[in-house]
Amino acid sequence: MSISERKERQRAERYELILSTACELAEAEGWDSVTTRRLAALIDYSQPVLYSHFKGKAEIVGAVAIRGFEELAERLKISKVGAAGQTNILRNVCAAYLDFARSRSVIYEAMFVLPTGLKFASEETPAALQAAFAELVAALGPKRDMLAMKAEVLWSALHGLAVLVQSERIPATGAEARLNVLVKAFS
Amino acid sequence: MSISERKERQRAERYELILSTACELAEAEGWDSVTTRRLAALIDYSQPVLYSHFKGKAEIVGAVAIRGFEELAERLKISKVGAAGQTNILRNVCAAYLDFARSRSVIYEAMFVLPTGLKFASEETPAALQAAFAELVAALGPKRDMLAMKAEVLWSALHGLAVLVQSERIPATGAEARLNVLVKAFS
DNA sequence: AAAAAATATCTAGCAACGACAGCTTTATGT
DNA sequence: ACATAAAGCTGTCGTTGCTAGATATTTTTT
Repeated sequence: MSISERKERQRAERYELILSTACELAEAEGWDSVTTRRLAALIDYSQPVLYSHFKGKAEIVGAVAIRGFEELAERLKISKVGAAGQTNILRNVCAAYLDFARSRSVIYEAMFVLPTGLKFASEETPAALQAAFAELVAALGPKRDMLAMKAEVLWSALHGLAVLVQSERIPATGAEARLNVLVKAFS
Repeated sequence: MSISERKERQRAERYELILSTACELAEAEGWDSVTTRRLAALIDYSQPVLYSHFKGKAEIVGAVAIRGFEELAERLKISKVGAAGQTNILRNVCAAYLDFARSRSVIYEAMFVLPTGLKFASEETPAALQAAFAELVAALGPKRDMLAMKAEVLWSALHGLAVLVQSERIPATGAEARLNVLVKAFS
């Protein structure tokens, strides 16, 4: 079974190559430029090969998004260490979320804006996604009533800020002050 | 000069026809289905005629968006009448915003999600857009410190809720409870 | 009233898109 | 060595946004 193992490994490598290339291209020129043709050319395979890995373009975006959820959950977790007091934890988590949205804006777009076909808040929700949401819930502290609801509204506010600043509907200046307002409102 | 007036009027009528048709088509099948060809066929003109009115597809979406801002500002204004107390005003305005996003989701998408080339928070920001934002600011009441910042965060939260519920990333149930959380956080 | 200029509109086409059917090459197991 | 199965490519379909060039219509000038 060593040969088929090798094949499978090579297939997995190509899968990764597709995702990383898609990511790089999107980062360089935006998701609109990530077409199946350009992607195929960049990985030195013909276009239909992509369809042997993914059902379509949306599924490629979705796969990138899942990687993004893993990284986001990780970053939120790390942001908590060394924070003194509940308010500080909340503040750090919010800052980490917004920083992720800013520094990985292309991946963020895949996760939360583009159509991916991913299921949220259900049985088949990817584990990474659930983990990221759990970090938000935990950041709100021990006050128990309506916890999930509060987390959803907090998440909405963070997402709104991220996406409205990104699309220049809210000016980039004043991010610090808005973070202060947000943390105060939720602590 | 009566003839040229008539011509100008007919041109304006066709402009309106394009916008209303685009709106109807988007409402029926989504913005992806609003292609220049289908739009042209529906108004019984050839495709290039659209380009004599608009620079491109994005500008058509932008024109629909501006109409949306007018309606949103109007709705927010109306929502205030008969509200007793500052908190009630805030609550009504938030509810009106979310209701607009829900009931006119296609127009909302044009206003806040799709690329339109509209300038926000600048000199050339459309009046309707400024008016809508002013309603949000007013809803926060007379407390003066960081008013614009607070309004931006409130708007972000509303937008986040609207868009995350719309894309089924937050469940539709519990809208009332989330509104409670939001209003409490900002009053 | 005829000729010239300007305006309005259409036909046809470009380059690029996502997706797929079917053929050809390559590798596998006997 | 040979049949078979898997993998990948060429070519194509139907669309997309957008535009150049041709044509018809109206307006202005002579």
